[in-house]
Amino acid sequence: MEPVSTEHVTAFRRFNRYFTRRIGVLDDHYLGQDRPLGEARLLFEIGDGASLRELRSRLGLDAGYLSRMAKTLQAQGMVRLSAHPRDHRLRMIELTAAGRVEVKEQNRRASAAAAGLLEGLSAPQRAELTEALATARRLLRLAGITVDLVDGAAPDARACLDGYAADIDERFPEGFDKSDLVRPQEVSGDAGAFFVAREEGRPVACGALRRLEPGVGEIRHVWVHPDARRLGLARRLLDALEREAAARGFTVVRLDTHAALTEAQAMYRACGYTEIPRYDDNVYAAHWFEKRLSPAP
Amino acid sequence: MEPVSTEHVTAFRRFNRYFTRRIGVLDDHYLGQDRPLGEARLLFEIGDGASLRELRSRLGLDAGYLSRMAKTLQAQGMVRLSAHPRDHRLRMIELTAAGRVEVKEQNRRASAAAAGLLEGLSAPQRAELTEALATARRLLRLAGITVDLVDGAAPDARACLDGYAADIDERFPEGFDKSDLVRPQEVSGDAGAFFVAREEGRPVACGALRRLEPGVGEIRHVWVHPDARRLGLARRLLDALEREAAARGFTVVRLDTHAALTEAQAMYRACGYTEIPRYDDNVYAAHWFEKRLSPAP
DNA sequence: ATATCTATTTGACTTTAGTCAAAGGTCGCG
DNA sequence: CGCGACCTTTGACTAAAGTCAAATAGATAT
Repeated sequence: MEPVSTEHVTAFRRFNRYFTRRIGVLDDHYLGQDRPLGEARLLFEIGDGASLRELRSRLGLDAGYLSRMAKTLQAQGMVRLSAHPRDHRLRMIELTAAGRVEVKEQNRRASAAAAGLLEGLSAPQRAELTEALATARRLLRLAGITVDLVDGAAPDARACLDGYAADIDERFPEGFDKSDLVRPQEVSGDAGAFFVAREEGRPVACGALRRLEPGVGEIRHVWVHPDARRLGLARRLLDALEREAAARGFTVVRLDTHAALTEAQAMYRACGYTEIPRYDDNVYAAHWFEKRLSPAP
Repeated sequence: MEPVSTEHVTAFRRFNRYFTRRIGVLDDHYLGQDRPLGEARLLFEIGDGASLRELRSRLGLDAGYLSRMAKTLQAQGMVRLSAHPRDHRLRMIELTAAGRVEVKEQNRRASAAAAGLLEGLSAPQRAELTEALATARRLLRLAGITVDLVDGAAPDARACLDGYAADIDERFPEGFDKSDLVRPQEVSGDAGAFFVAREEGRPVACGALRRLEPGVGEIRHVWVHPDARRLGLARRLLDALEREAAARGFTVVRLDTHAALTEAQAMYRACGYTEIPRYDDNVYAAHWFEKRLSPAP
């Protein structure tokens, strides 16, 4: 990938400094005025309940430290602690009514502060800011997402395929049967490839490549988690799959799509795929596409 | 001013949370790995030397706390402390060679981290991100700038007029004589008005209004500090001045500009001003403008 | 059933961050 | 010259944040 120009690094760091100094501090300030910041953050992070283990990794805290904070909050009547129904090693933590009130109040304050800040802008400027922030967030998220080749049987691969199956089962009028997914061995090792995209460690998208016939690969199960859509992830997966296909000596890749997935069809067209006649007997497919690859360098 | 919609508040807070959690922490992390964060920040803030007093107000630290940190850094050979040449109450602090090396190293690390993050994006995406961040920063700065009516003799007003005079003295081929500035009493109380824009407490722009003849006001000395240009501040000042003029019952405001200030002329035209014949004997003026005001509500 | 791993709790710390007040120079002004 | 304002230093604290290791109890694999 091309090197990052210092101009972009400088601009990014300038924003970073400005934002954390001027805005970022705000949140902590409002959060921390009633109790130690650590406790306030913890309270805030609980949401609709979580395990201590989860919070520990989310907030990056020491186990002992967290245990003590949870105890303090419990003593203050802010949270309820209980054992996990199935795994008695885990402790579940959830907000009590009083805890929810406090979180709500914190939210109210932070929102009021944000509104106070935005008040200095005209309506069109606010809209411009909102859009710029949305763009920045989208790109920053995208920048942090990694796309890796994994074994088709890896847990993250299975998690994605489960998400995919559940997703399209809902979208296809005729439903979708999980047994129609690719088998792990079809997309592992020499037979094919499976890519998983991860955001902060969590799998959020996938795509599979398998050998269809000599020189021809097939792309399947390109899926993006609902929370990670509209970031341009599908294109990035497609790109990874095509590179992999070219590296494996395929000169052509094909894929099919369901009639209901019109956005997907538009994306394939935009990525250089052209519609071809039916090449398989996939009962879900209504459109078939093909793309000729330039050979790997 | 119109109320801030919850949509904008939500979007802003979403970004805020995401950014501070994911990116903002980065800088502190890299800063704080060799020494306590407070010390590291202090070291960073010294730059090309400063007084303890200045650092204290910039970083919002307790005097005793700062004094101790400075002593620690001195003991480590990172800074040199000395008395202010003229005011022996102040202590000056500056980096030693070792201190400069450390600051440089911290900068290198933070830049490397930023570059690593941006690496996940394509070149056009990086450009898009840079632009979105620049837009966001511009608008956030603007949102934090207040415009207030002050007495023409107030220190902030004088500071702005000094900046204005120095600025145009450099830009006008014939120079500029400070005695041609408005006198404080012309723009105070019933006689006129003086507005100062402040960013984080510091005056960054100004504009004056004085009575020219019955029903006619004159706008003078609209100036924006070089660091605060391209934010749309001049328009905001003009707006404040016009409102004030309307509130005082003026139906028309006039102003003149120097031939060299072509951007200003363009702005006045864009804000509804039309060029008129010479109305005064200002030796610096080459263009005269006028705007009819709608009466105050 | 045994060993191994995992999640949490507890005790015993340390470091960092920050506050408050008293005290000692230094400056500017009347 | 004397007074008040200003900046800094020092002593004496406190609270928050975080670390480390041992102990405990439940889950999992063999």
